Amino acid sequence: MQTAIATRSPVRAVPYTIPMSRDGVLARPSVALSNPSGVRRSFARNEEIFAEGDDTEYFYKVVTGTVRTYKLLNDGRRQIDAFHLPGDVFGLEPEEQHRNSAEAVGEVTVTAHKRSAMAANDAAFSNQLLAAMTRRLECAQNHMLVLGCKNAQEKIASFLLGLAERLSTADRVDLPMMRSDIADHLGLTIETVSRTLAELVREGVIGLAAGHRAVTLNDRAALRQLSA
Amino acid sequence: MQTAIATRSPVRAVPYTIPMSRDGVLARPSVALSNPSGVRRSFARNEEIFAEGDDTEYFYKVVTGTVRTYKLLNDGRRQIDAFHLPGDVFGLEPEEQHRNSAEAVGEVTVTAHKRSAMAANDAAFSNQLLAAMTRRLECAQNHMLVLGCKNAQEKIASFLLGLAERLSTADRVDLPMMRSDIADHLGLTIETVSRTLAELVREGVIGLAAGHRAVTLNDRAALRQLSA
DNA sequence: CGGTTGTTTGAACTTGCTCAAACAGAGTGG
DNA sequence: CCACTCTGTTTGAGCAAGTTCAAACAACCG
Repeated sequence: MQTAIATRSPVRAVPYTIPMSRDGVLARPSVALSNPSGVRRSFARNEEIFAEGDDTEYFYKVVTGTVRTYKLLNDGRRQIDAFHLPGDVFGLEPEEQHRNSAEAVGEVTVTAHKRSAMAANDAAFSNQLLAAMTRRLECAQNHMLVLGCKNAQEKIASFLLGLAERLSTADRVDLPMMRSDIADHLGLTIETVSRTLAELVREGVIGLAAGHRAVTLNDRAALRQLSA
Repeated sequence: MQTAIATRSPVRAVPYTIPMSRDGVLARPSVALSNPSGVRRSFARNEEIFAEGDDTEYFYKVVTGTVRTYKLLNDGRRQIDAFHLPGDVFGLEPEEQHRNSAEAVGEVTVTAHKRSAMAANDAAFSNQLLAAMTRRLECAQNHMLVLGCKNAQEKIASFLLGLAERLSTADRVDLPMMRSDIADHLGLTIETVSRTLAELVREGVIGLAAGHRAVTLNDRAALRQLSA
């Protein structure tokens, strides 16, 4: 049904352990990190940042590049649950182990933040945690709607619109990921992704350029129509 | 692609508003409610408990029956993101408005808990909130894997196993929901659900009884195998 | 008993998948 | 600089899984 990339460890049940709030200090709005600096780290294209089951000792904020988080089935089928763009926080979970794996899509730099270092000024942290969880859950719920209800064209259209919105780069989207990433995110095959993009080009709704890694949104209204 | 049930309000962007932790009181383990009683309410089959966009004034805990939470596309296609069984908390979100709708699958009784009443003893509440979010996110991530990667048989097999595990009723599962609910949960049609169940019966892995609303798991190992 | 609702079953069809091959760009080494 | 390889993308043809449409069936209920 999907690209088999690699066979990895099976999914385990993860016990709950939730860090408790202790103090009354209010956190800043939502996405800002309480320690905004963190340790800067770089990852090469396709390099693993963490794997499912790894300790949640660190969480990360994307500085440049794109990160994919995903789960695997035993036979290697992969579901990419999200792409994380600059500014996005990922890997911040209340449990002791990561439930996803994370990899650099291209060259990536992130800031790594030690979770235990946060345990002190706790209320601020637990609010960050809650904000991160909320954001992830919102994405997940929207994406279930895409995966469960939409056809190939609708999936691609929503994907492009979503990406364009997050990158907010006028009407040109430089896709940081390859076709197989898009396919594994949308529950399609690379061929269908390719064909559907070609179809949208034929209809004049989008254009492809730069070795097919850049999309121009010629007609957002039409795309929004198609994304329904 | 899926059963069109009704056309409802489109999805809005929801601003963040996150209740803050204030106190150092530790909450009980995870799922227990700080106010365990709440107000008991009953809902008739298919009755709406809350709709997408409603204020998150109340959240709920299932006492008896089953609740479905779902999102709709403009044309009525529906994605049921979860079924909530006795003991499960649903509708507990940090935002001001619900992002899902909730309906009673059959006769349902719940306890309703006013969110604002919780704001006082806050740390306990925010931990509950976090636990609820964590639980929901875990489900959502697992379900994305199902929706994005698995075929009909694998979907049905995982669904039955998951339900059996949560109900922990020996090897018999009484399905509280109808085929169209299962279909809209798994991204299939009612016909495919029906055919796939029939196929599993033919293979001897499960049995159907009680007007096709009860499933006996004759061979869990085989089912687990098929759930890939 | 007849009507309604939910489920099953069949047959035809369609979407997206599989398999295969061609193509294009980026490196690499002679 | 060209030939060669490697990786990623496109394209085509055939196929299969799942959908659609339609009809029959079963249980329930007034």
